[in-house]
Amino acid sequence: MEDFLDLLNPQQQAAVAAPAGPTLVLAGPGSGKTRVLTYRIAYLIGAMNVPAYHIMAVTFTNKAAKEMGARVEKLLGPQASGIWLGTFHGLCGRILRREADLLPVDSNFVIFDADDQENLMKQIVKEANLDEKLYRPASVLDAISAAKNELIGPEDYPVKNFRDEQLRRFYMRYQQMLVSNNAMDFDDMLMYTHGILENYPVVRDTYGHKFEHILVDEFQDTNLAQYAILKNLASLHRNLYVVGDEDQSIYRWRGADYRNLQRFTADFKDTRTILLEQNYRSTQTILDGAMAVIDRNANRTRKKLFTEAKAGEKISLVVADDDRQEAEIVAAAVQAGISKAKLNPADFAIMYRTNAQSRLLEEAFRREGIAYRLVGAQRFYGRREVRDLIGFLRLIYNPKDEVSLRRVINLPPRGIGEKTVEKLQKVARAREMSMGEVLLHLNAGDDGLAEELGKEGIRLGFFGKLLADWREAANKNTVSILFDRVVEDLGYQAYIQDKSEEGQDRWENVLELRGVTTEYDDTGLGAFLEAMSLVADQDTLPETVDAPTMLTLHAAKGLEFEQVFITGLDEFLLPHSRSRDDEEALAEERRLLYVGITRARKKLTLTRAQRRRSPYGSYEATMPSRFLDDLPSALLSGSPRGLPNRYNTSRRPEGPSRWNSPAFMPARRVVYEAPATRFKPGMQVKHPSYGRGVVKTSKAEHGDETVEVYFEGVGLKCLVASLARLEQL
DNA sequence: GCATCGGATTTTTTT
DNA sequence: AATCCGATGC
Repeated sequence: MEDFLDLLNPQQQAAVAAPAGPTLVLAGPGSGKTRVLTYRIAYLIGAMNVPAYHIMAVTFTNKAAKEMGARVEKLLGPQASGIWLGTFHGLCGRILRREADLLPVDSNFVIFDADDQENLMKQIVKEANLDEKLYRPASVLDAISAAKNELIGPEDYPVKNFRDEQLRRFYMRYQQMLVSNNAMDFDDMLMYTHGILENYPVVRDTYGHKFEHILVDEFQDTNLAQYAILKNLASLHRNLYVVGDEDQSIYRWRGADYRNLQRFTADFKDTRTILLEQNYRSTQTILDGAMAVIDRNANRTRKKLFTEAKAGEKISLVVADDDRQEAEIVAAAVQAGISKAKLNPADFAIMYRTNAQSRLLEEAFRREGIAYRLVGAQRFYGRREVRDLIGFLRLIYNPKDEVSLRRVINLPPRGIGEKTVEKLQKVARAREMSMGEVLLHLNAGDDGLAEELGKEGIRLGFFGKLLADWREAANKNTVSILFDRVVEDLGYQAYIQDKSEEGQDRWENVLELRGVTTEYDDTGLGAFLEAMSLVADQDTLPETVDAPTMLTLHAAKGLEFEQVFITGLDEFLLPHSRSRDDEEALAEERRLLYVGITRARKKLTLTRAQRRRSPYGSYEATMPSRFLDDLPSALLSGSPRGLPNRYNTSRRPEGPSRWNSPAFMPARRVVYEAPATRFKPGMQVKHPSYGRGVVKTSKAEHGDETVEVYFEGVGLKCLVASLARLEQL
């Protein structure tokens, strides 16, 4: 069982086989951190005979959790099942559903995401008759979130001025509203969990006993609430095993506090600290570049990253005339890498500071005929039609959810406008019920409701009937059957598909969502909704597609690629203008770049543009990022030869760049060649909602593939390969 | 109640 | 440039 230790270096071995007790593993990028964590779990179960269900492992993303689960299972087989493995929010959700008796909401509470929160807060601000400009819902919510992350409740919200007082009131009202909606937000999940552990010693002891060993990944990105939860859970066994790297802390704005590392060693005086410095990922050149950038940050333990790999290629620096050209250069370079250097498309990643930057890149890749994967950015779950349908399902599951009710009650338009909703709300408030409950009672023919609602009552009654029927259907059927029923009853297809060509896309999205529902047929509506709230787009990327990845620097954490492009190395973009006046924020921008650089295995390219379209209007001249100053020129190549290295001299943009000098002008394709298609005529395929079929034609278009398929019992359908989950049989 | 038009308004990262 | 909000007209 212990043979696998042989595969590790001495530090890693020490980390994996560390004795019980508080342990801190400081792991530089690429030092085999995930490996250490998975082996540690395997070691505990396999060598120390700790039952899997006595172990809790917390990761930062669902994707990381999934990966870790898969790896552990590979090492241990069925012995591994029963581990509590997931994100903080996922695990807290699990505890909260179990202990819902202790909460002000019942066990089928729903989780409000940013969009729901904003809708609710808008209502609250409006209700208070205050200027929405002065109290922007998003910023009010930011303040509340910050408080929650520090475990500050509405009663304790510090008031120093009038605005604070107002914020405190909003906070109180917001919490009340959440409870009456039978809902909570992300931060509440942590706060409530902490509250339960803190106030109910019995519960704390139950979980404290259960979790003999607690392992935490990305510890530098935990916030105070999360740390407090961990401390409670580990109070009995004290086997808290945390892995982190202060240099990779990039979520301060979300309440993450890398000082938790210091708190940890202060709270657990006997902590054993293990340092992992050897890097197994990148070339020495890339590591040197990364260290040059990060060493400028104060208040950190300086680490010396080293590798046994060669120096490798230099870091390329590309200066484009404008942002459009920047995108084109990247696309062309990727194309060259694929066709000339014969690299796999999936070996490339293109990173940027803000999601908005992806657009030009996408366009350039399309023009170049390269398929790509885009991480995050409202790709799927942010779509209107997807959100709407989830809104219906949420209302069915939890009729008290008034945010969802307001969203869907008039979809498609059925004559229930603002006035009618207001009336419904008034009646509901008078009876101390939620609007959804009133609708259900109305349908059941309860007391004077129909009279009270008057003529509006008829239309509301229709909707109440729909809702009641759906609820009944939900009790008897699987999620996918319920989904079909709702879509059918609404005439949803006709509603979204009739008009434009966009309608087709939107319908595709509905079918896609329908496909997802089938995955929850065994677990039920509640599990489906919870997953919809907690599983971000990033976690659902199909790994199988062999295509370059576009993603934000934040989303890049924990990943690695052969070749990495980091775009937009302009002042005000990276570092972002919003962090300009704040030392701490600036340091975090630096860490962000550090994270990006250290994702690269073989080759790193940094790009910037001398002119860039501002988020608002026209083009503006840019200045090179200050971080470029810190890269020793010995590590660089490809900066415009014959031009002074402007990064070390002047900050002002000057003259047109020489990006198209042969030195670093990537070979550009002159003739468009249709890329090979994945699906061929005659091929047997399977689709999540259409079932089995045979490919009729397939052609490459705009870097994607359009497939025509005859489906059994369905007929001919035209699908976009990257969107439709077509599988070859 | 609903659709449309025009003017105003956008501040980054995400569990 | 794109979305949101409010006013207008039906």
